[in-house]
Amino acid sequence: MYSKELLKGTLRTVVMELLARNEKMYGYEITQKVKELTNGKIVITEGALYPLLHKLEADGLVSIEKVAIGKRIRKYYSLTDNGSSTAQQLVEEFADFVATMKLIIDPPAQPGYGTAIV
Amino acid sequence: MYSKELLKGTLRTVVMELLARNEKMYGYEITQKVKELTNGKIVITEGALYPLLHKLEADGLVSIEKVAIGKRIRKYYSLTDNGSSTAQQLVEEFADFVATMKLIIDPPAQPGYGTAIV
DNA sequence: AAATATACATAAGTTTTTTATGTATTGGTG
DNA sequence: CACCAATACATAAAAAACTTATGTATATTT
Repeated sequence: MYSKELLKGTLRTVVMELLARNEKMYGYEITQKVKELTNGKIVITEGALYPLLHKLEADGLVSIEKVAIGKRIRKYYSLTDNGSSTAQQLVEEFADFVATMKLIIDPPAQPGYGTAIV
Repeated sequence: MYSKELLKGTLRTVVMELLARNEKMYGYEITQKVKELTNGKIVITEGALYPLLHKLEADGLVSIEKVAIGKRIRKYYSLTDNGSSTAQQLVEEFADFVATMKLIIDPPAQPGYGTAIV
């Protein structure tokens, strides 16, 4: 579990992508799924997740369905239409960002004096 | 210039990687180089850069050389030995993080009933 | 019976970055 | 040559995004 600094800007992307792939999920399920998929490398804390889910709801990107499990209430979240397109955008932006970072970390070779482009 | 959310955890990585590739650079030069390399997609603001450079220095990851350019003083930063290994670590961590993110965005196919692994 | 896992939630504090300002020199252009 | 844009540094207030800590309660496993 060491991808902390980096995770900062990507929590929203991670959560929405999971919802895009799974129709409906509840908070705790999301934390477990992320742990499972990443072999424990990415761990979402509850203090970060729940406020985010509430914000996504306030922004109309997810809808809620409450389901009683025994005496407990579980809140299932699913993407709205708006949420679906946002999720797609976020994933695209992430891919683009990674490609952009690669330009810095692994810059294309400059054409020098000996390498005429014909 | 749209990679803002994502840039959050990567500023340190970007700056140190540039210093790793260039021996010595000054602040303004870093902002311009990043713009150039990324075709304007990543823009480092001065309000973020200068405090970071000062922190890197305080942490002993970079050393400073002041050079007078006319009446102006330019501050060249170079990585210390410690800084070099940190830079390398950061880049590795970023690569690892991207690989981990891929597990979520582009998860490996689950082996199902019809796909016995022999 | 006790410990662990499930399941939600919020609040205080930290870190990181944006936005806004400030100062000053240098180079180019009408 | 006056003015604007670019060069070059810097800091401070505010916002944003998380972490850490804490709280509550039910369900399951040992």
